[in-house]
Amino acid sequence: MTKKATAEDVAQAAGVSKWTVIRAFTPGASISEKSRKRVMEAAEHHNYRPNLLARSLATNLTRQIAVLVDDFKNPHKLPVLEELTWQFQSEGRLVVLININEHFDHVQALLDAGQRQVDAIILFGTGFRPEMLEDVRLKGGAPMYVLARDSQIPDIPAVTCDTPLAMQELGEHFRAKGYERPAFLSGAKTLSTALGRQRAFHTFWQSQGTARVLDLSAASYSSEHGFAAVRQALEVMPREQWPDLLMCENDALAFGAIDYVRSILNLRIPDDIAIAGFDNTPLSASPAYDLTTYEQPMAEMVATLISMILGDAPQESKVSKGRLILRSTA
Amino acid sequence: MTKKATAEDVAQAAGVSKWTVIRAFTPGASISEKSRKRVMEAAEHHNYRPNLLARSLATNLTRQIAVLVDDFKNPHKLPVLEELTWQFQSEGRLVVLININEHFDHVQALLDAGQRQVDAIILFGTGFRPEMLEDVRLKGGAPMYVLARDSQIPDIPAVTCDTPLAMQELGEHFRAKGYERPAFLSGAKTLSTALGRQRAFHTFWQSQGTARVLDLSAASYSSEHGFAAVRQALEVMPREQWPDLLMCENDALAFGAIDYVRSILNLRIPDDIAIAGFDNTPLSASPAYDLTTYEQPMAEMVATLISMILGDAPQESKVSKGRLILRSTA
DNA sequence: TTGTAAGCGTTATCAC
DNA sequence: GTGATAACGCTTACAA
Repeated sequence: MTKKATAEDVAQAAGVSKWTVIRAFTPGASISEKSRKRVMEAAEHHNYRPNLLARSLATNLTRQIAVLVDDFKNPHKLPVLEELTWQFQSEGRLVVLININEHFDHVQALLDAGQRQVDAIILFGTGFRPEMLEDVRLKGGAPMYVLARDSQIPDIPAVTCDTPLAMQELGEHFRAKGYERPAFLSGAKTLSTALGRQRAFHTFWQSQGTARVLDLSAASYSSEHGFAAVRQALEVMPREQWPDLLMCENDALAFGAIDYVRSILNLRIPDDIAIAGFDNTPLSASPAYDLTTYEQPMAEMVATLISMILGDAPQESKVSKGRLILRSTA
Repeated sequence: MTKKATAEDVAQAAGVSKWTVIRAFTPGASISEKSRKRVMEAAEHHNYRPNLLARSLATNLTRQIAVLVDDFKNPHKLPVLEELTWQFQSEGRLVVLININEHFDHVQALLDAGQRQVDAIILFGTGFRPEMLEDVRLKGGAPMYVLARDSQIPDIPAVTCDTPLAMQELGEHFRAKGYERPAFLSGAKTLSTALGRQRAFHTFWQSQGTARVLDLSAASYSSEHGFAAVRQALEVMPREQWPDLLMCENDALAFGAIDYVRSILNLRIPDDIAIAGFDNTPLSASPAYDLTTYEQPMAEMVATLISMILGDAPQESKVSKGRLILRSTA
């Protein structure tokens, strides 16, 4: 078996034309049962399968979806990638995973994906700057979608979790617990606006008459930077001004915050300071953290995204309701 | 810009033939500076970029690599995926991420990948059964490679970490610490052989005259199952027979083991029982675990894999040396 | 139901 | 250095 068999080869073996072979492999095509059987036997014998590349060139449909990820430090990405790949595969699509970083930027990735004729592009990360996406060269490429953050671009639909509602649910829980000096730990400053969590957190406390929310900010969305940010902020602050509640923009930051507060400051959580995260990352349930957090309905969000991409749902942003996960840290 | 421009369109605009356009976009092609400039201007104006799909059909090279992953529960996958995608992108390749599970098995995935004409297939997971890979229908497809576990198939090269050496380094450390009742916690029983860690662990202790190594086994490679496996084993065992050292097949299992031992049994680690993992997962460095573990040189292994795939290195299995990471749990 | 012709947008090869 | 012809393996329309 030196070379792959083509429809032509199978046709010859089955004594029909190559178009009949194609028909045998086309679900709804009109073909006699007899021809179909002969073709299938010959195909089996020659180990033939249609070349999807050639099909894509002819149909202008690759059945490939590009997923752009820019933050592999966030453990939450992994279960979502599992969900994405699996749901797409169930629909006969394959996921092309593209790593965005300082050396391979969005523009390059989008152009690359465009050249490969992917059917759709999903932006799944925090650092996509709207200006980039409006690059003229990108017009006319595959349709784009944003997952789990705001789009900030009218034409590009976003599939998100209801962040204001999330912060309200979290906030009401915090209020009931009696916390009075809230602080918010955000990731990379310039990017946080897209998630809208910080804004929603502020909005909630303002609505409760609490004007002052302390803002901390980490250099990126990693545990290490969460750790460093909390240290840096608390070191220079008189202890009596320390917050009694630290809401972190995601679980990764919260893990770092907990590590610092517990291991270095030797404080009790939540008695001395309460800490909450966002994402319900796998490890957040572990007794080592037992983190109070908020879960985005990722399976549902991915399903929504897929129906939009398949054209079964309107091409417009969709907001889903998440779920408060109460554990022991807040 | 309703439709994408083709080489033909650009040719017309530049007043040359489409082959000249192609040449302008082919690195080493012979073309006059003048034509080249005119073509590039027209291309810029028409927002033209070569269609990689058509190129692939003509060259029989997609520059796409399929990566088959079957264990998204292991947090170690994420940094490796980052490394894989990034290194491949640096070489102008893109990664197609394929999720293997009970509904979408290896055979289906391999056939699918084969139909899409990917240039190579990387098996990156624990559960690949050799029988499956020897399926006749798979012959003649893209070349396959195995990452971070044994291949068990002669034709398929594997890129691995030196497991016997790893277990020796770990073992010598354990011996120096004075542990005498070693146990090994493996993941899914049928799959563990491929990693060879359990075998290497036994071999080491046998060489030290310690005949008895207790074997525990979890249902899968997740923290939850690690937790459950340790509970199940220790519950039915008199306390004086408990191991004083638990080597876990990977960090995920170790996290679960630590959670159980510390939170439920209220034992001290490593005084009452020492625990070690494998992989040096991001969170293993956190103070919440501070796990002694062993790091596979993934960046190097991925680089090796890529040079094999690109044909710069011989198509044969390669073993790299890892690194012992000493922390506080053992 | 089946065969034919044209086309998808490139690349490889040869002639000029 | 440039243009032309054939080919990659399939799909879409149309004719038989």
